[in-house]
Amino acid sequence: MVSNAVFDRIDSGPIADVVVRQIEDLIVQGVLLEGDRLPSERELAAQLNVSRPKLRDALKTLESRGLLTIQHGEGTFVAPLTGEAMKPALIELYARHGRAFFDYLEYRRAQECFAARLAAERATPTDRTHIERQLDALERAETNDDPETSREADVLFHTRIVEASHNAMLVHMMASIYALTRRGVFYNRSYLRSIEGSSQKLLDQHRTIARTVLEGDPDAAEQAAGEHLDFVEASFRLGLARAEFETIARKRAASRG
Amino acid sequence: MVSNAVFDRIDSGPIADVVVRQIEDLIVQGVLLEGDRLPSERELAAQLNVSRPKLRDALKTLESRGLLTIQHGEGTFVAPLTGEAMKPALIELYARHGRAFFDYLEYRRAQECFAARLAAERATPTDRTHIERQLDALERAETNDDPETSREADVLFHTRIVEASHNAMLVHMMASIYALTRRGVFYNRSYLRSIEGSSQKLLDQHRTIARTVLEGDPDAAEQAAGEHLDFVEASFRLGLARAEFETIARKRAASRG
DNA sequence: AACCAGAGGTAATAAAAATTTACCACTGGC
DNA sequence: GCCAGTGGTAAATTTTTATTACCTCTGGTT
Repeated sequence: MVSNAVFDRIDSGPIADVVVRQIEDLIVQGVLLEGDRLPSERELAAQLNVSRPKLRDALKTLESRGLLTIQHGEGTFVAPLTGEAMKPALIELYARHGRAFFDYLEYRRAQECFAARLAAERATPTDRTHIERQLDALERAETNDDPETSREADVLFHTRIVEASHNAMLVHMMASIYALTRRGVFYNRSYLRSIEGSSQKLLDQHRTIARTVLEGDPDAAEQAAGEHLDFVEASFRLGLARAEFETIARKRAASRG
Repeated sequence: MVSNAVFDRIDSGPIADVVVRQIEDLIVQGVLLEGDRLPSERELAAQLNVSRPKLRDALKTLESRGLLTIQHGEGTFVAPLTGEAMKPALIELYARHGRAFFDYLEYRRAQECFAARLAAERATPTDRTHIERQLDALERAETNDDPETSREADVLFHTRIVEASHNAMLVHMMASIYALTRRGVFYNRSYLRSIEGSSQKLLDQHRTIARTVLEGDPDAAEQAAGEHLDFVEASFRLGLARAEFETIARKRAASRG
């Protein structure tokens, strides 16, 4: 719910939540990797400047989220988070930490450029049919102005391109990425929609990606994918800036009367 | 001092400091303006979800920083902060809130474009001499590779341009802005210097501004000033990103051994 | 197999921080 | 002069966190 208040309630939350947040940040940033052993509770409590009981509260929360495993008498470890695809724990972690969004886009851009290039080289007749059909579905979703269907169609379109790359590893890893996208955490189309003509532009870009893949033009396909993700990123940055300005404008309005 | 630790000490500070921070943010953002009356202590404590004694601690801190005035039996008001120029209290507030830096640059860019345009139209022989001399001083400071002198010379160069605009209001307001710059708060040249060839590029840009002003070309002077501030902003963004990456890299190194 | 250092696990007590409560003094409007 | 609403002060209570002490598990060593 959007607040119209000038002042925000202060609720820093218990100290354990601050610890949870910091450790989750370290996992998101790749500072702590799966399998890593954390310092002992006594050591870590000292480093964080919190008491051991409170640290333990935090570690229990992280364990319940699937991010840590704790062995009595042995130690505390970062849980397995990836394997062939992201574990639900890591997906949910990224969902809680919006800060990772631009890393997600940067990674996705590189992978989708790579996928588009391979797809242009390797797409089979079945792949081509899937891609064409999915482009049609995108266009219908756009015509019907249905955000939920658009989102699903968009993810499926990109999934088809990745499948056409015929790189099993890429397919698996991008399935995790698209799971994030499907959750809507990293996919707030309201930002995109607030920009004049963006829906049409996005559709044009999808058409270009499809066309260059179907034409078997690796360089053009890679460039089209890159431009698409560049546009998405720029749009999100604009959307975020606008949202922040709106928050401040509401506070000003609330302050003025 | 740069830390090599993986984990950061947790020290949220007393609840009063959190309140101070929020109210300062509102002033920086222009949500609270000088002269505004804050809600009563009882009301504000309820809105912020803190106790009245703790709110009072915060208000006393803000009063001592010159940001609020408190009248017994009457109310709490935002202190006069500007007038013809920024009061020290507001300057120091901006110094504490780095977040305002990009607002500062955006504002400065608009004002310096405006100033360059007016200067190209209005510079007197005395103004021209000051500008030429100050450009020479800039070049000498650059040759001597002296950061402190460079900073002072840079501020003085821009001051000369503003003076040549002959707009008294602009001169006063920019004097406040340059006071911020002189403090070094918004002027971390180490970011700029980390970019290959940036010193030379900055000097070239200053030369172009001077030349276009001295040639009496308002359009070119405005464009030169704009390109200069654009370059400064891009450089700072790059510097900030690098600093953040370095912090994470150090944590990773500390985590790996 | 026994021992030990160091790990996680539990709980009572103490300390610190914040909240609650009660009351006083000032101010401007009526 | 009165009153409602403001800021101002301080003691008591509650909440949160820290400290302290001790238990159990684990893997390595002898």
